[in-house]
Amino acid sequence: MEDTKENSLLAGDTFEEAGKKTMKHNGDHEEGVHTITQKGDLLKMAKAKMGELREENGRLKLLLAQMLKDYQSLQKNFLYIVKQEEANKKSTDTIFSSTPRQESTDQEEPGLISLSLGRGSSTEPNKKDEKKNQNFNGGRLLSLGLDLDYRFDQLINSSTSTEPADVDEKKKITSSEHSFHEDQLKEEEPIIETWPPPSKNIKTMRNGGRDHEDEQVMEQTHLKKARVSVRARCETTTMNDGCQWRKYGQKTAKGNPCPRAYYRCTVSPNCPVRKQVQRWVEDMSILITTYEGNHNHPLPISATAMASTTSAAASMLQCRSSTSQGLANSGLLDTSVSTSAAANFHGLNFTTENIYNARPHHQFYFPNNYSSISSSNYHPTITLDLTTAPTNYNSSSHFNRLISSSTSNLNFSSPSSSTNYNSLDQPYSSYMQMNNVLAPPPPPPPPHHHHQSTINAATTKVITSNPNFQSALAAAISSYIASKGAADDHQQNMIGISSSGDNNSGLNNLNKWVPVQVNSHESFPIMPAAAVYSTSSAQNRSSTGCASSFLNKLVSSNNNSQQQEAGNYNMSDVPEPSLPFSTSKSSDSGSP
DNA sequence: CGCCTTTGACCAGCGC
DNA sequence: GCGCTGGTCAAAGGCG
Repeated sequence: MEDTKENSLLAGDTFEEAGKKTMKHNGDHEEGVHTITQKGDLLKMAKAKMGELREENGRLKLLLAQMLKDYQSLQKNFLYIVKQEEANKKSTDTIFSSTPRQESTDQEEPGLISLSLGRGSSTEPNKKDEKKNQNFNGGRLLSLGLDLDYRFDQLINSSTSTEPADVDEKKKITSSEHSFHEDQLKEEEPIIETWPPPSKNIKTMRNGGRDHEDEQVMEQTHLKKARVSVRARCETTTMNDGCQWRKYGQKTAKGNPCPRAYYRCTVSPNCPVRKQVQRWVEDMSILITTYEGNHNHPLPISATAMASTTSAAASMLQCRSSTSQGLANSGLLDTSVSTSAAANFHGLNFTTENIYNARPHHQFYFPNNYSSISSSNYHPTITLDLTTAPTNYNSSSHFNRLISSSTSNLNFSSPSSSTNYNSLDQPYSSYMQMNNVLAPPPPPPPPHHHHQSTINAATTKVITSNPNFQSALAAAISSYIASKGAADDHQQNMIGISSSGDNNSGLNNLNKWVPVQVNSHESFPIMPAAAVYSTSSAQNRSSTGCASSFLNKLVSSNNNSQQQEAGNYNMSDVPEPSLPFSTSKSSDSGSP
């Protein structure tokens, strides 16, 4: 464990240095190309710079590989610890099996919160809520529970098998280093969107009469129900997100004089993705675009960012359902408390709300009210609010920081790990660690301080244990950065990593993490996927839709020949990590 | 002719 | 059970 940490720090430091170098070269390169337009005789110099950049690219690839290795190592350790804790808990439960379970659940280790998701609940909901949440929470949690519990059941089963627990456990962890991820991918295959709609699926599937089939259907149902809503100021009827849509219906929703338009993706005839477009009743200039489903076909470059965001957000919603339920089950979180927890989530502002009725239920925090998660009973929705201009954004320092940050400092250890979370030199690690330690973060937290530390730790545990959440968060943040970057017309403030030609590369690269700083004192792990701003196959798609189509701005802002020549820090050659992230490609590739 | 939008009808879920 | 609502279907018509 310590060796791993040392490696992580080492990799992080090296990466930081490399990042600074890269920034230097990148800046020089920008300047050089700019000069080329005036003095052609500097072409050779620019080429030399490009060569340097390629060298740096290679070094960064190696560093990334090292970081990924560290990450996997840490993850294995984390799982091992979790397994041990779970085994301990089991033995305790056996001893006190005759006592009411409320206590044992309350005593549950924060790190195990996510593991009990969708399983037994200590806080028995009233029948109404139970019924109400049966479709959404119950089913979706079941799917998540299956997803998570499957893995941990593996561990648990191994510990209870006839073989010695440690031996079996280690065997499982090592031998299944890849199979673990394969298992997850298999588990996530049901995410593949299918059509006809869920209700019809249920109807047909239930004819089979098998319970586990029903569970699978419910799982699919709720995964399909996950939505991503984007609020943006837009004067046109729809936001141009790079995809082709066909309107198939329009309905005037109650409480909103503006009709809601229904679109489906027409890029592929079987594409299950649909979107709803509706003006916000409180501000008609704001367009609410709600996406549902994952594309099962290659996407135009201009559409990859949004697709990645929606895809990742869907995964995030899965995770979130686990999180909130787990917290609730553990007695750590109720609605009001979650609000405070959210407020304490290092300034991240997740607002759980019904996007149409605007009735908050739970809150998590994204920066600048940028994003929110809705937990309407039937449609878990994450909302990306692009109507509020972000603040405290320094694009130049941003890039430095994102390069200098280290994902190797992912901390899966217990909350007791001591860290200097005020350090800005390690923004990402400070971010993660800040959420790991039992102390409030630097920004003045909102009320409910007495719950914050516990919830903070619990939330962090869940987040760090489920990469889906991280991926979704990263996607959302990358979009945030993108929109801001486009607005500022700074090309350099984009993620300095792009994917090559493959239209699916954006989704491919969901597996690849790059630390990104959102503002001067926050940084996050982020994948190039959502922030993929590929330039190698730039499509100068005219933006026929809303001018505020930030994603297209983003893409177009990076579609310049300079970056093409520079070879863009193309990470597509980096050894494919087997990180357990839910990638759209993995799930989509199976579809015809 | 193909694709798209429009629009009324239909269906399923949910609340009372 | 009934009515409301959200979501979808499909026919009709428009447009390039």
